[in-house]
Amino acid sequence: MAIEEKEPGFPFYVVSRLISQAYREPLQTLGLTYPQYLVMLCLWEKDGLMVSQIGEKLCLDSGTLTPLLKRLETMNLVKRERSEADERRVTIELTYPGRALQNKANALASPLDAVFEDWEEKERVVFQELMARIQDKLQSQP
Amino acid sequence: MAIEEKEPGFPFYVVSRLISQAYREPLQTLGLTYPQYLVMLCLWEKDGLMVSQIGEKLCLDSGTLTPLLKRLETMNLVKRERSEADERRVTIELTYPGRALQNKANALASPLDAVFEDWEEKERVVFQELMARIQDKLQSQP
DNA sequence: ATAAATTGAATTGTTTACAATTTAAAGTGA
DNA sequence: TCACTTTAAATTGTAAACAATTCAATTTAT
Repeated sequence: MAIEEKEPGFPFYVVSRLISQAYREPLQTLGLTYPQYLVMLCLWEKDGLMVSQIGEKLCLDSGTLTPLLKRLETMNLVKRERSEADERRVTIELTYPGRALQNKANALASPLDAVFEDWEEKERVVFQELMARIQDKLQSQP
Repeated sequence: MAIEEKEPGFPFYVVSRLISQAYREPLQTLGLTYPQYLVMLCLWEKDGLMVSQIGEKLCLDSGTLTPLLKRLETMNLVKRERSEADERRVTIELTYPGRALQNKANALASPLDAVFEDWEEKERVVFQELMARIQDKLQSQP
């Protein structure tokens, strides 16, 4: 009896890691890891987010984000600034190189394109909906 | 534009982590983390595996497994032994407590049962097949 | 107004994950 | 036989992930 039959969470665990691995090489062009790339996507969509706002989007806490953001700051992609209005808050703003990197990023093809290329449109939609249902359910549980 | 629309890998990344989190509490009864639990599942299915065989099943390398297995050994759940026939190999065998833990494990309900409880049987099957296709494709790529 | 509770980030400590390298053993070929 | 390669695991170094705690700033309730 294979493990994926015994343990329904296993496929998610493996696929998630395979995806991170698939992104490794293309993201080297940007000098980013996959989680760092996700943070940059958040900021490219909306600059100046608080740490907690990024955390909400990505389901990550400050324990993960603080060191990650410090690394992005060291790479000169973002600036971390205490909010003047509320000194508890730390606002993350893109630097010029951070903003500029979006062009390179847009030029990258997602490694997942190849994975889904032979899927019918309907299958993709169904699958996306099911994944969303799983995520919703898991987030509503705790 | 939400991140899951821009980045097709994101749902896998989040769901995988949410699943690990969902397992945290129930697995505390066993004193195991989710990856440790997966390793134990492999061994309960077939005892005496080599490190590399566990790695094949779980898509993990020795860099991850060696310290994890050392922790399981410290917990007295497994024994690590150099193979006599081939001294490069390390064989992982369950201890008596390690074998005994399977009973407790079998008694646990998967936290994912609740996630899928309101799914129709057909949906589950379709979803499983699509996940398997994704995994196969990702593994055939590199 | 001020003690108590809440919030936002940072910190601490442990575990995973993985690339890259190392070490030792076993297999191969000339 | 003896260099050459391959294999199996361990090691090294870096980054993520997360629970638990801490710390400071802000809210709130009295």
